[in-house]
Amino acid sequence: MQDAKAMRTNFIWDIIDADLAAGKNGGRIQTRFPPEPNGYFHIGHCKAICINFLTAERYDGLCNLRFDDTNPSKEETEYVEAIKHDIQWLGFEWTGGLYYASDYFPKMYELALRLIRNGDAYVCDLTQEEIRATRGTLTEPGTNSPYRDRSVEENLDLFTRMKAGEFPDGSRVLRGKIDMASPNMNLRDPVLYRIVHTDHHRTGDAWCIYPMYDYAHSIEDGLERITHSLCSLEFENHRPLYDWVMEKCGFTVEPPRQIEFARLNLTRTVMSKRYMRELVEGGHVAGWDDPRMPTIAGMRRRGYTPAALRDFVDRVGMSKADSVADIGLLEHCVRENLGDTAARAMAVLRPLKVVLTNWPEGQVDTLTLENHPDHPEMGERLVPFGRELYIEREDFMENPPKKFFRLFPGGEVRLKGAYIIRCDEAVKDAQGEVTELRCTVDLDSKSGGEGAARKVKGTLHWVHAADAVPMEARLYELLLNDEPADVEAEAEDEESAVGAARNKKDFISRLNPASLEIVRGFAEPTLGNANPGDRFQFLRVGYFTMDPDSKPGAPVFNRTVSLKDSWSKVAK
RNA sequence: UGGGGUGUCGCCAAGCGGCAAGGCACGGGACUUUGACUCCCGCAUUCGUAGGUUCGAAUCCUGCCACCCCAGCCA
Repeated sequence: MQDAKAMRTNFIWDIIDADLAAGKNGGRIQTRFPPEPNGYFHIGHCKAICINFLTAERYDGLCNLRFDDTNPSKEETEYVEAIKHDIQWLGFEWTGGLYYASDYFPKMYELALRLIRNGDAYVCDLTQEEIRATRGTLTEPGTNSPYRDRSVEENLDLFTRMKAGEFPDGSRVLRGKIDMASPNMNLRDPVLYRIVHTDHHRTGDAWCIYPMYDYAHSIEDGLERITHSLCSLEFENHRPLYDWVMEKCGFTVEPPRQIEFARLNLTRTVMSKRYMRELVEGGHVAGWDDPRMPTIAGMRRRGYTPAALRDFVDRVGMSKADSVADIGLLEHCVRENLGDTAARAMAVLRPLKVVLTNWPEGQVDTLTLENHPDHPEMGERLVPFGRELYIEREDFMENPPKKFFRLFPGGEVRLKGAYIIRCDEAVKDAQGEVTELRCTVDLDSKSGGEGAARKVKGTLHWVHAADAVPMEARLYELLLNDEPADVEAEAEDEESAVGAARNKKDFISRLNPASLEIVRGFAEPTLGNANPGDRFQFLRVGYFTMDPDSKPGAPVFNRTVSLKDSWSKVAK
């Protein structure tokens, strides 16, 4: 796939190069990808996965996979498994090892005791509301907690009893003793530990106090000897606290360097958990792996490839500027990758019968077609050809506009890999609907034959009717119609009922009612032997992958992405 | 209004004092037994803005403007 060492550099790698040049860490590089197992991954996670794993590869270093499971009320084993699967599917290995923050709980507890003994942390009895009220505001300093100056002995006693389960949830917390007047809110005596009497998916009821992110993350990085801790922009304000914990916990010899980068955003794609959950639970999609979902699972089922996703992340680039990548770039990457790797095949989505009046009744020829025009090594396949065929309904027009290269009364087209045919008559039903085309074949024009040199403007895909495989094709389009007219709505407080309702209404009104169209067509016989997950380019139609919903003899194909279509622009 | 960040073509993004890379999108053309692919050509006298320093600035300095993040016992 990608060669991390050959990739163009970015600001993060420039920093690492400088660190290396300065002789830091003895030339050792170690990163970590630290997800909280609280949901399914989406395309946005790909960026963080790529930068961490590729950085390790680039510098012959290691990358750890670490589940940051410090909040038992949100995490589940199901997500741990899904995340591991997604990372491996993308082609990465946690060369540095697999870790869980929860495995460090004993160590974190010991370090908390150390902070208390050193006078760097204290047990605070203020309620959540009181802590909030005394934290100050963006422009006013906070005020010290009345419990701030408790003795080490009292703190030790109280913290020990917190761990022992003597106090109810929310009654006390352990706080770092830093500076209630700091302009950085994170430094106003941040909570380090809270009491939560909830079973943890890995440690069960062994603990009832759990460390907070800022405290835990530093220790995790410190213990694993991470050299560069890469995270997203919103943690910039946390860096001073990250460094503070690192120092107070004794990770003072070349502590990890935290570097922040901008998250990946995509046009016409919303990736918040609340939004995705609403789509699933509201029945707007079939599930977390619905091919329209921005989840890795959805994209996988849609037929997107790991190579395409990684190429996309690479092309989007790495910077600190808030940005929104164009969904068109993702589709381009998918087309480019599939164009090179997917076997070609023919399938007709909306069939129109064609009868070749001068082709002998009952005669079936076997034609040989290439599986890929640029890769002869992908071989050839045999395709039957006979008197009755199906072509795409939209490839025929009774009264065509100029520049229409397809079939029309009196017009000629080549059938891909077969013969040139002329349309003699369009048979209609009582409603005037065209039901069948009667055509004549130019028997001298067979592909590969002597008369094949004759040129006609258009070439159509087709399927021999007698042994066509009936199939269901699911045609997907973007879930959202356009960008939000009111950007403010996106910034609405997710926690407030009003904000949530407004957002819900907002994105539901943006849902594209045509995001899924199911059509029943016919595929060439070869496709009857396909397996779920196989990817093809249906000539002139698009890239498709066989869905797991397929049954023997009744394949279902998901359209991964359409082919670029410059004709539709001309036609308009 | 405090602090931390970011502003280079429609969308991303290089650039780090010497005279604006590249990709996507878009427009034009060639080729084509996929109106696909491929291939040519075009696409910022200008770098949020106003000044300043300099022979010379997107790159240095100053002011201003815009946007993002921070007042969870979430991560």
